[in-house]
Amino acid sequence: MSRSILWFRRDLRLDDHPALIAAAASGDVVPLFVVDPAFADAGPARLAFLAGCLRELHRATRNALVIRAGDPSAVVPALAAEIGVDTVFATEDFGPYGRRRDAAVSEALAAAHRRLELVGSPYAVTPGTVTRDNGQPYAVFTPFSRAWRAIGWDEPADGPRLRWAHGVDSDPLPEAPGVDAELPPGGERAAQDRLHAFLDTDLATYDVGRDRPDLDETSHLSPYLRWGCLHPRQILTHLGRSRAHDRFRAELAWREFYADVLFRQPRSAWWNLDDRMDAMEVDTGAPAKDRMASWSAGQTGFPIVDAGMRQLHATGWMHNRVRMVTASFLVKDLHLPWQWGARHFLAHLVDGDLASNNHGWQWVAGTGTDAAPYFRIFNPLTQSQRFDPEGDYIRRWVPELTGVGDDIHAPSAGKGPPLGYPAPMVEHATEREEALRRYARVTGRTTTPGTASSR
DNA sequence: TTTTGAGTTGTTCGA
DNA sequence: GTCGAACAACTCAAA
Repeated sequence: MSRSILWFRRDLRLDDHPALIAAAASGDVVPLFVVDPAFADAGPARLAFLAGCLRELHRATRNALVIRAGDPSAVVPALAAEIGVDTVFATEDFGPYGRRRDAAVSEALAAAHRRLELVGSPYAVTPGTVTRDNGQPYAVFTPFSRAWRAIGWDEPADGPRLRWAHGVDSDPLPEAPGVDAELPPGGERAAQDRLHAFLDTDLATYDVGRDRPDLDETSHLSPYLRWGCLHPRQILTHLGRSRAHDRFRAELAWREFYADVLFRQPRSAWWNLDDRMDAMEVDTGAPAKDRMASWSAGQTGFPIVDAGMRQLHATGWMHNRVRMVTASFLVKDLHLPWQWGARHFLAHLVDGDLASNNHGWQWVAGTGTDAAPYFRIFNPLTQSQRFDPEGDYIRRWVPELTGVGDDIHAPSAGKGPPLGYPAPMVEHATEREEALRRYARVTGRTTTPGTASSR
């Protein structure tokens, strides 16, 4: 009886798993997860969530999961040789690191006449396949999403009948690093539970509810998508034609769009997609580092910003609307490089994904695909009043402000800040003007919007 | 080939 | 308080 290895990476589930189906078709399956030293970049919250996912996967494979720690290009061929397996199946990875890693593993396996077989992808539509009529990639979201929907996707497939191979030596399951953050439960079963809870409740009003951090009606599926505990096909199959469903489908399309952009332009992970923006002045000296510290600690004196940063540290997650507000504040009010914010988010987010995170930051900074117009600068006060009208979100995460009433959105206005809460670290109107001046210098424009004197 | 309309998430000003 | 206009310039994609 022949056997093969199924190397799990960002596909930590057994249902709707094309690579697993392919592996099962060729005999017994050795389920493998490699604890790659490169994971050190992931940050403790994401690693703790991963550890939970692996415990669940171990259980789901009837304790057959093999853990090996080390560089995959050494570890995977070594295991294949050790147990006499010719083919290693895996889901294709489209990120810059994953592609390099898989090329190295493939080469090392080939040297011993073995092979890495890549089947399926973490996306409904494989990155690189949505193209314009002339074969070029789309550079703006809306036409991409139309073409993406037109291509379509398969229905989810059931998990295969298979026999797990037991008795292979394994390193211990990785320990979850100690984190203060309260994290969601990992694994495929938790992902399905969350999906069905969302489908039964908040999805119906997603188009309006999604913007309200106080109501918290987003899906919370991002960590599960990040590790493939859930495939987007498994969500899309439940979506119909309503406004709310369309809206949620569009959010999944954004994830696929950014994966496509990163696949085609791997450099855009950390470099401006629009290199004309390289001329943009950003602050990087010692005072900038102090401003960065206040931002990341949730001590800016802007309640909605501080609430978001503290939610991030307390839970490894931040509401999407607040991600935009905090990101805009870092870029437009503090004039720091978007890369600093992106790095911080990746270090703390349980759902941190290079493509979605960094291109989202580029969108805010106006350096990316589909960039926000230069004049779209979030006003932290307006955003707070509009999307957290009663201040409930702020009170939940900024305990110093629990007793503050109607002026919770700007508690220092007209008087001193409440005990233990800092005064605003900058004046928004001033920094908005400064941001507009810097953009004008790059683009050669002479006027700025929104001021009477400039008309 | 040329033209035309549109483009995630906003803010401010002035009527 | 509400509402429309203005805030650039460019790319993309369909007509």
